[in-house]
Amino acid sequence: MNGGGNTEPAQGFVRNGRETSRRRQILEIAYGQIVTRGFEGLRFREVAAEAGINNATLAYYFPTKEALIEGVTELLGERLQASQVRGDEPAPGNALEEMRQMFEGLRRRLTQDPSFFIVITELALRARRDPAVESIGERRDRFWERRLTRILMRGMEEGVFRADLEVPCAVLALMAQMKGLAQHAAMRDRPAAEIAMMVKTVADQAEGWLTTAGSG
Amino acid sequence: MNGGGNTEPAQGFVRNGRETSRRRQILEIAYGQIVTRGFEGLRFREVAAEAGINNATLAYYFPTKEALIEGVTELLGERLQASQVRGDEPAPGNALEEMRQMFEGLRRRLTQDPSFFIVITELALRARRDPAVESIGERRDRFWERRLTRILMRGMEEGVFRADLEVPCAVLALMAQMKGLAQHAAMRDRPAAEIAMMVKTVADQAEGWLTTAGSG
DNA sequence: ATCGTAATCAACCAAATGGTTGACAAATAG
DNA sequence: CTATTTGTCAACCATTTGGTTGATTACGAT
Repeated sequence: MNGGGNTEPAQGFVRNGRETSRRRQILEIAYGQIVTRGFEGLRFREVAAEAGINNATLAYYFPTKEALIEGVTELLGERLQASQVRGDEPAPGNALEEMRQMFEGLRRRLTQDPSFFIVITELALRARRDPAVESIGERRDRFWERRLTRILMRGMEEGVFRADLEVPCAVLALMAQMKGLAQHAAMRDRPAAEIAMMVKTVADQAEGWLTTAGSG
Repeated sequence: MNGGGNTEPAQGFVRNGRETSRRRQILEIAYGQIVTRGFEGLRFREVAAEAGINNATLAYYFPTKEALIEGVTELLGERLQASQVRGDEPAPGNALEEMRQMFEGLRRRLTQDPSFFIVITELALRARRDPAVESIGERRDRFWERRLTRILMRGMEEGVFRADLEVPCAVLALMAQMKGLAQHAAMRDRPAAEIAMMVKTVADQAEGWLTTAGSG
């Protein structure tokens, strides 16, 4: 498998359809590197080194650094989608239940893999100057926008939520809150209990506000 | 003022106490550069170029890039403090008023200078690998922690807030919410009205929750 | 006028970094 | 078995980048 004057051969990887394992491995490494060193510290050669391959070999898979970043962006996009899809499990029950489930999903993800949100934040900043990255952030925002809107409408129909709800306004606020939770929880590593408490409090607040009879 | 074979002399700057205007100007430029290109794109020479000086001259003021970053960090620290101090204006009234004022302050800052929060986010990420930066972030967190705690305690004493409030828990949640507002509002530029709406909604939620008689 | 200091520059340097080349081996297809 | 494709490397290259050197000028103090 290896050619050239290679001294320490990399472990074997088999192709599978459109994406070889190697490609995947590289992406994973780049992702990890962004977590620990930030976009600021992502180095083409460093990724190669950690993958145990020559930088030329890395270039074989990703011709330029841009391409590599694009790959990582896609990877994150996939994960984002996966988390979103897996997010809304089997039983919705009523709108309130659904809302709770959403917060619960956030809590779980936040405790299990906080680094995910680090990368998201990193990308959110980058999005300001890289349209390709921006688009995935926007897609994500729209996803949550739609999902929250759906839940809120449902809740109003069901009569669980207050009738005078300004939906777009509430959506905006809820998104901001969720982002804040993510940020505040993921930036420093916090004990799971603290995260849970934080999420619960915000969820309670939102819930109370959504279900209180109109006050303005 | 200029020496060497300089072709396009930089405008004159006079010293004032411990910090020359030049120094300040450089810091300002570096700050702006971080806003537009991120930490990722901060370049020693680029800063010099924008200041209209030679990179060696820049090195005269900030011997290393690290020193420059340190300077920017301090600058942000100052601004942070300024915003905090100016934040709690003359009349507190009661705890509820104070809380509202806090959100109002956030709203104002968010509309007037969103880039401020960009840099904060940028620094928050960097803090994960740079202790010097981390410390200012921590100081800021502690500041808000104290401030919020004070307000909440006061509100409970005054009987405006519910009696069963878990203060540390509420503080955590409020901080997360404020961060979320900042993030969601500053990352993309949004119309002032939207920002105002968002802040108001979150503030309302928090207020409602804080003032409702105990529910658990 | 002179001396020292503050401020500035052109030119240079070394390291890092993204990327390329050309060869070569291993697997795969014919 | 041969030809082709796929994966890999050592060595190289050009540019960028942080940083240094030594000279030069302006200015305030003596």
